[in-house]
Amino acid sequence: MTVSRVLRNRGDVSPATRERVQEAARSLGYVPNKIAGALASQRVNLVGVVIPSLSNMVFPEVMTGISEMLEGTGLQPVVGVTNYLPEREESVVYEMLSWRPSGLILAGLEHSPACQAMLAQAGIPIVEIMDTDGTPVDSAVGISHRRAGRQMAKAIIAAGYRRIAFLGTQMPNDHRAKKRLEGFEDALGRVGLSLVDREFYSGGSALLKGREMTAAVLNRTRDVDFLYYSNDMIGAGGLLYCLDQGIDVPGKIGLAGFNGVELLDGLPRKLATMDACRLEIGQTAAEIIAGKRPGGIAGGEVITLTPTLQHGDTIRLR
Amino acid sequence: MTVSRVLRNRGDVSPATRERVQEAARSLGYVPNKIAGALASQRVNLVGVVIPSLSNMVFPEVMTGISEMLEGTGLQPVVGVTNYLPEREESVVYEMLSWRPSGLILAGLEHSPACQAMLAQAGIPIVEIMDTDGTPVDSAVGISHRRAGRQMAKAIIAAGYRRIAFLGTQMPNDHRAKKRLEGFEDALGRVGLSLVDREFYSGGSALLKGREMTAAVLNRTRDVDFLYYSNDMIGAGGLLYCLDQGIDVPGKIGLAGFNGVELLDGLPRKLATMDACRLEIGQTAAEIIAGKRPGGIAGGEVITLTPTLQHGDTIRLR
DNA sequence: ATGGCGGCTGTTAGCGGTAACATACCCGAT
DNA sequence: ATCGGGTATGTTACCGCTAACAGCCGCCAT
Repeated sequence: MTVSRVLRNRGDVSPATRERVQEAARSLGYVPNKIAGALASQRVNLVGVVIPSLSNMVFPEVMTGISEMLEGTGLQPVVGVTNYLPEREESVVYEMLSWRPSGLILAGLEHSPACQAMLAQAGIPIVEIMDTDGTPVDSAVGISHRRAGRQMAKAIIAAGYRRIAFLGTQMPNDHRAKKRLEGFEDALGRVGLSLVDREFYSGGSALLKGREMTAAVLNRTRDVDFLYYSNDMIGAGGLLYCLDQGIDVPGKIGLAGFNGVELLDGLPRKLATMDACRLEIGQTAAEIIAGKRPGGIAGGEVITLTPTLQHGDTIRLR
Repeated sequence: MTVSRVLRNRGDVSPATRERVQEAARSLGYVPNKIAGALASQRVNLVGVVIPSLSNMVFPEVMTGISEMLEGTGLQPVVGVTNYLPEREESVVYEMLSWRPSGLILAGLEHSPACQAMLAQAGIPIVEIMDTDGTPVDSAVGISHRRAGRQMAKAIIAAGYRRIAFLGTQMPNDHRAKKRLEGFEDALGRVGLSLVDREFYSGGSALLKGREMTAAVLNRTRDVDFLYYSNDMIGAGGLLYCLDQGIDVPGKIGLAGFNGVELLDGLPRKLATMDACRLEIGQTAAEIIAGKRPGGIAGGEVITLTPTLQHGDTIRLR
């Protein structure tokens, strides 16, 4: 017990004993067994984070927000990756819950029924992040992707563009990209417009795909004057392609992406985009899990952040 | 016991009982407690992966290789991030070991003495990845960064470039970048050359930094004819800058980066680089942990992969 | 002297599973 | 009827730690 107390810094131990214990632990290279500790104390200092992909640029930044906020709470994030596969998500969540973490953060509001059931049963704080267009199991922090799509559409229309095309990922399970497109088309519809073309891709280098898709659309459809990309990476590819081709951007053709990735700062021209509040989402989710939100430990809150539209240099001014 | 047997698929249980157990588990939303299971069985199906950063592009791909190979072994990767801080590494390793994983994969060969001691004591397979210029605790899989630097230098010299500058990260703990630079300078020295300039950065958008650093070097030093970047991202920034400025690449100035990130495929011109075998490193490390390497469970092997130099369009042909 | 209290250390009983062994049962061979 | 052997299920004793509580000691107030 004394050893346990020293190593956890809990309860009173005389300085002399404390020193002896620490010395012994050090010299033996003793590492306490957290499995036993967790079982005995019914406390696990782990927070599960379930995300679809690491190569998306978006999630590393969310992770940064989470780690940052968890720093000093004694809580540690543990990452699981689903590759946008619902069945993978189910097994990752099951695996995570079986370690009885202190909380779970997962991307998106769409889960299989079995997954929903597990989450609801888990008895720990659950925070669904990125998206707030839907009903969370417990808490949610994100932005409205429908609204983001609408807002971008309005800005594009206001700038006078009319023949608008969409270029995005062919991912049946990227619900957020889908919602942005829905919102976007909805706003177009309200002023009597509709997309003049659309192009989808999957896999490969996003930057290259952006070039290829842009070429395909411009060759296929006459007089396109705006290209709306589902993410900044393919948008950047499109921008490079247009510049290569000597196309007047944003005069003849306007471009916009989504996410506000840092990468774009280095491009020859700044792509219009919309910041998805990734850092803040991570921070807020972690705050909820750590129970340091002002409101106390109420749970079940939905926090909708407001992304800011960055006009950049690829939407003409009116 | 019967329940335990059903849920782990171990031992004989009659089909009828099995069905009843599964039905009950389902309807109760029962998720077994792995903590208790692990404590009792002394087996944990987790593999710790300790990496310096998620935003580096490199590590997500290593992770992909690991996950891929671990698929079907019942082992699950758990990621810890150190941000290139030795003290963070120490605490992440301590934390991981305290969960008694089946193995540990960690980037780099340089660790604090305390960390080395913990690893040596752990009694599980340890695989140090990325780098093989040094002595591993147990096994290692990677490339020789010194050799990579030398190889690139030779190619550059062979192409006739003579006034060569280096641009890289200001990271005291990025040992691999440092080794590449050492190898590079070594090869230059052997033919009587030395770097005419060097520029370091830290933080910020790598692409933008690449532009800025390139501008700084070109403005400061006369007649530079080659820029060697410590990674592809800043190299890409430099390439975009040179193209913007109308500089003849690779005629007047040659460029090269390191890593072979997919991103480069979409650039207007293909940057010379060197593939770091990231996927293969991840796969091989996972194989060692999973004990499926041909040689058996010997342990302590060092596997040095050979990166391939990709000339791209930014080193002139001779 | 007595009691109370604070500081320190020790004892006991689990936490929720699993390994190893024990038992019950059924069937066919003896 | 008895036994051997396989199949299906149950019992017991931990795994390594911690919560809760029990002691012990010295000190001070009464």
